[in-house]
Amino acid sequence: MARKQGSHAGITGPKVQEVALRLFAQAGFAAVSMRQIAAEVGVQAGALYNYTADKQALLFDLLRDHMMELGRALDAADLRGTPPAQLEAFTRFHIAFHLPRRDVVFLSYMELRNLSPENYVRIAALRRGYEDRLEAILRAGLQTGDFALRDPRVTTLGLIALLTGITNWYDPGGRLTAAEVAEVYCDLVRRAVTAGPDLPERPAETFARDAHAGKA
Amino acid sequence: MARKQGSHAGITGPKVQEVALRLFAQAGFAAVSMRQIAAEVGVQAGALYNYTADKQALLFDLLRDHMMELGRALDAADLRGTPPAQLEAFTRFHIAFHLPRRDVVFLSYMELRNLSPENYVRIAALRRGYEDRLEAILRAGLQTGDFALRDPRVTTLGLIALLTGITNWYDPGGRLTAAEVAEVYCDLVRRAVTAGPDLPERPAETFARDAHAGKA
DNA sequence: CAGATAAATGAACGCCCGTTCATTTGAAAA
DNA sequence: TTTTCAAATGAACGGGCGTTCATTTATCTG
Repeated sequence: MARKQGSHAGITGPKVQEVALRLFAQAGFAAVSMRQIAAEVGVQAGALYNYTADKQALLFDLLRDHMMELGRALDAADLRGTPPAQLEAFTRFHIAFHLPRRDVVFLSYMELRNLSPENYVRIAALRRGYEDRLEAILRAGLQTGDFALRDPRVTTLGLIALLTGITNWYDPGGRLTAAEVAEVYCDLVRRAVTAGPDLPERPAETFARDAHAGKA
Repeated sequence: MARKQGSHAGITGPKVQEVALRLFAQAGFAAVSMRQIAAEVGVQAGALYNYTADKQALLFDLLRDHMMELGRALDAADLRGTPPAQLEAFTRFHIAFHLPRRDVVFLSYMELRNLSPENYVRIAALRRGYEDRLEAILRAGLQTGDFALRDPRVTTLGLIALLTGITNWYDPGGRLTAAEVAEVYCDLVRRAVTAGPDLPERPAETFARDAHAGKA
């Protein structure tokens, strides 16, 4: 038998992606078989190869689509205003974008090692582009004197880890709403970088001498 | 053949743990076969079962040993002084403990899902105990008025994510030494929670009403 | 209505998996 | 020297893996 009813192109394809995302996030890329994915989609394993070159491409496409959607969404967010205003907007954007996408966020951090070297480089470049958007805000705030911090690159990575970490513990049915969590984190982020009377004992930017030098 | 030379008990055992840790961290629990582990140890696959009940127990033992060593090390660190002093000591301890153990830290975050439900509960309880040590410091600082923050539990999880995130990007041969990174993060952590003239617009502890209620 | 084609089947390929176990080995104990 | 036994072997178990492909089917095109 084949094609039991109706035209399935444009239905099976997206379904494969959805199922693969969910199963990969639940059990890990290596632990999920093509036959399991096929079973949940409702087809035989062979049919998956009408929609993906192989299992590796399935993972790469999920991660690439996620990263590109992230970039597009940030573009659309259109951050404006003073560096502190931009930072708050970035914080709220990051939380709002990531909280409803816990599966793919988890995948993006855990399964990079299962990408081929070429594919890894492509995903890492997309991530780097996103990080650079935050780093630019921090650097702008240093120039204006709104922010005080020792190292823009390291602070960028720290803040992103702080914010993304929410996806590891947030429970939609738990004590706090997403909006309340966002308030807590806006506070933490703002206070962590804002210049003020409680200056660091040592000058900020101590390690920023070659801060453009690629790796942190 | 068996036991080609010398007595191997007490040598093979630890070697199995070391190799399993390294391979699990590199490729993921599900992607590593018992035969691969055995090959790197220098024995046949069957011999591994003299040292572990099964593959799952191998993972659990690694994670449990790590969490218990973390707890013991924190006990030994013997944090004293004012809440701000304790917080700085905790920050430095966390970084110093985790940076040289990047493999097992990664494992601890990525492979929890590969534990059986009972084993997961045991590891989660150990982690919770560690988190509670930081939360106690934050609560103490709220009492003394040294700290200002909206929610001790959420802030705890945030700070731990911030600090642990270092292991994801730190490069020992990179731009910064571990000590320099620790300085940047001590700054971020201190400023994120310290009370000062730049008070939050809304009162701290807004969401702390039932902060002891288990899940965040 | 006939032909083309998109979509899925299901069997098959060779290979690797976790685990068990009777057997062999060689060092330590007597 | 003889006995004992921890430690390791290597074959075997049933089963699942990713992927390919000739074939079948249901729908769309003309």
